[in-house]
Amino acid sequence: MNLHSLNEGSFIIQGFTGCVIKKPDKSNKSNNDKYHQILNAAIKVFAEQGYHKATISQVAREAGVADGTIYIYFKNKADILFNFFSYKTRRVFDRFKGEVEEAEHAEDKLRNLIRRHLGEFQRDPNMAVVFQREALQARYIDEAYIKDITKMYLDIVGDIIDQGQKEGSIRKDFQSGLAKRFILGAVNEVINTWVVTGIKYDLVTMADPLVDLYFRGIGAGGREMQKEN
Amino acid sequence: MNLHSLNEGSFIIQGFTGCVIKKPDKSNKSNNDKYHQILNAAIKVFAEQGYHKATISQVAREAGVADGTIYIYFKNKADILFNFFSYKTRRVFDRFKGEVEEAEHAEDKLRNLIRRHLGEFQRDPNMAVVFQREALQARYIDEAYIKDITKMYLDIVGDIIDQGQKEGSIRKDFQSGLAKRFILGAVNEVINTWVVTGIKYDLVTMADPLVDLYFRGIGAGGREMQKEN
Amino acid sequence: MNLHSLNEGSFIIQGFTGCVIKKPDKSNKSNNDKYHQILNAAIKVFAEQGYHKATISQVAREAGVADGTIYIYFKNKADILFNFFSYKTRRVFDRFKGEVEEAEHAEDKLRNLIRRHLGEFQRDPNMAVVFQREALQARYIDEAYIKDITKMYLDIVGDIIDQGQKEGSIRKDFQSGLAKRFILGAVNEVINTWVVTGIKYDLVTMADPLVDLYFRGIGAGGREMQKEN
Amino acid sequence: MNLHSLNEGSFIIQGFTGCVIKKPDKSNKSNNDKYHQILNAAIKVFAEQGYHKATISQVAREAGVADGTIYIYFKNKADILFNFFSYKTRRVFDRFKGEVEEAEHAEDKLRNLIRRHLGEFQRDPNMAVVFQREALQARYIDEAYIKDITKMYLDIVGDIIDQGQKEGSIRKDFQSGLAKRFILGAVNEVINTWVVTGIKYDLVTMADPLVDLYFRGIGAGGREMQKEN
DNA sequence: CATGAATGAGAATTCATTCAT
DNA sequence: AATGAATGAATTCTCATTCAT
Repeated sequence: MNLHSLNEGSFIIQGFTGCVIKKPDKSNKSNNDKYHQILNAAIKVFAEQGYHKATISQVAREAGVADGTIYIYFKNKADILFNFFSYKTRRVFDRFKGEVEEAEHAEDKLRNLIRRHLGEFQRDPNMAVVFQREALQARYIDEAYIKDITKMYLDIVGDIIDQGQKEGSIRKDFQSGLAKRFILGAVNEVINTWVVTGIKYDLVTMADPLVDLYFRGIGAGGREMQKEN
Repeated sequence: MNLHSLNEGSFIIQGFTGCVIKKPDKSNKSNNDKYHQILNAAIKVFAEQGYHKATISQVAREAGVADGTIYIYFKNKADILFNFFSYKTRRVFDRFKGEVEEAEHAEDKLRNLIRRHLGEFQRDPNMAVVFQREALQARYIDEAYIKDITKMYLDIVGDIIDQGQKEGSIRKDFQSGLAKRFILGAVNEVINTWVVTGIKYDLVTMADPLVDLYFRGIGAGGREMQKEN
Repeated sequence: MNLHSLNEGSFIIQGFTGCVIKKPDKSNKSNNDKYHQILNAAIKVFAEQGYHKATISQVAREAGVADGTIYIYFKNKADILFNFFSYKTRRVFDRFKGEVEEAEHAEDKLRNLIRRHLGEFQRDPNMAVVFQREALQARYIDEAYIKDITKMYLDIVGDIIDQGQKEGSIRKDFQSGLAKRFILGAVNEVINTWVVTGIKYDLVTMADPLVDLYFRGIGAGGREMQKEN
Repeated sequence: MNLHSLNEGSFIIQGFTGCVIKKPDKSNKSNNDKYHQILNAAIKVFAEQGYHKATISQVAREAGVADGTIYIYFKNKADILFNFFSYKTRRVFDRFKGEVEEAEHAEDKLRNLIRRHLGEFQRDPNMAVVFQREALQARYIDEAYIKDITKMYLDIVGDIIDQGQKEGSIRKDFQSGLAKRFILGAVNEVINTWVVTGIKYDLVTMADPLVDLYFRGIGAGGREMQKEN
């Protein structure tokens, strides 16, 4: 099965009018190769230069193709970024779901999610850089755009919270919308810091302490103390 | 005392070589007016278009001045953003410190900080949009740049954690570096969501529930209970 | 008598339409001062930067006046250069005539001319730089313009040649037009070299050897040898 | 052999940092054509307007290409002028050397040089105009720049003088540095006059009379006669 | 499909000149 | 007269995109 077919046509998005994920090309290997060749080159260049500063020529050079060739596989420059999010990044996030399901309890599920999240970003730092940097940009500018991915993530987290609340391992006295952002925001900041400070240390080791903070918070007291307040 | 004088010259930053905060202008009202007129116009345009997409002409039109006038008050386009961060945003963050000191205990201090943070961003949504979107960008591209502001924030949080640990209201068994980012990341995500979803609801009401999550986490039990699992 | 009155209105020149030498201002001393103050500042700045690279602001700063003040004394930027040539430089060249008349014989007259020429340029290197650099420019671009000064010089040389031919000290078998340019070209190149190499040595000492070359040429032979050819 | 290859990379010059002579283009005819097409268009426009007044758009229009095309072949506007000097003009001056060597005696060598010099400039009046006008400019502004070409010329003249002194046809009692400039200055002035007065008469006919002046000077007598005065 | 030269719209920036004070 | 802030026309240069080969 072609990798592209999963997502094909599934994004109808403001601000990216006309951006469509390329047809899978009937398993035409060489075409598919070029698509990935260019996409990966673009991610590398975007990571180094930033999307705006990067030029099509740089991407072409990095991909070892001519400038014009890029327009055979992508509608325009924005379409490359669009494909990065809707195809490449999407696949990574899709796999999170499976990872979560391998655990039974809410806390373990969240731990698996965070581990996987950090692990995937650590495995592909260029992706990490581009995603962290441009996703927010895209969220702000293009209205819908990256929200699907964010929503997918928040939904996974939401399901975990639901389950935890049923299990009794997670409190019920908070807005789940807020809790989801609280979880997403913290991982993102951890990833940003890792990227900004130079991708030096082992990101995945942050997973357990982070999940601990999610569940227990920074507070010293038990529930009793809370109630005293 | 002139507002600018606080920060004048205090930023010497890679990637922004040559960008300097304008002299306070001897209380010359009209000069100072134009400076703010342009800066605010720029923030509005940057908020709507994004820094890169925004043009000097748009900013000039919004400010009601000629294109060339902008270059009397700012060295170049980047210098406008630089001034936004080093003067305008800085002032906001500077005030956080005072706010924190008004409370006695760590949890109240953190609550004040978060309230103030959300309150200031709610008060000036254009600033919020530009800050949230471009600060991350800037962190990635310009090496030092916005890190000062981030560091300032993290330091305030760090002090609160220290105090809480002494008071006994905050646990000691976590890396404080991680906890600080955990706190910053969550507020940022809350602000981002508020901005991205259209600045509709009251952001400040998020402060208390958020601080509650910081302290208590999402977990239902005390530590003991977790271990029982 | 006012210094300006000599030349006032005497230049009607293509490419400098509208450039007129300012009225002498009824001996209004302060006005006249500013005129010279600005003109000299301009010459200094033009010498350092070149006419095109120099800005009105630089000239104003050097002159210690506001930008706008320059437009009270000069019609526009080109008018400053025009005044440099038609007033300042002109006066220098005017004095050459007198110098020449102090000698009796052609060779001495030429020697006096060249000495004075080199001496005046050495005395005022900024003038030298601007004149040598911009005069040619002006000759090419503005059709008439600087030709008056060049013509004045060539006329003086022409008179010397005429006299020398009558006296028998100068040959008659050459086109006097060519000989005049031959003389002017050589001095200019000597001055250019002096300027370009950094105005270090004593320019006036070049006068005698140069006049020797003018009269005797580089050839070793006497007239007899010439005739053998 | 490609014409460009002679000079490629041979100029590393202050004030023209980053200006490089285009690769010879593997005899790619169309590339080479565009390079010359633009260079010649530029020379024409520079001749008419002067380098500073000329705009890239004018050059593009004259060359029949889009503005952007110019930047494919030249780094920037200054690079066009740089290529004019380092490639186009250089080639002309390079050929002088060969011309000189075809004669045996010093006087004939100098005559050949001057003839060739005048001939080449007459053949390409646009080149003549731009060279005469901008070379001086460049000498003043760019420190090293055009000095190479001037030096090349002066060296040729210097060699001729040396030879003549050995042969006995040239006097030994003058500074050869001065004599070289005396020769260069005079030709330049002759060319300037020809250009400024409208490129009407036959410039090459000036060669013989000029060389006669170089050798014999304007003086009527032999050396002896002078001393009698 | 692939190429890469050519395009030209668009953006930042400069600076001579004006004019209200 | 003097000022200098404001102007906006003009210019250089970039780069996404096209299209003939």
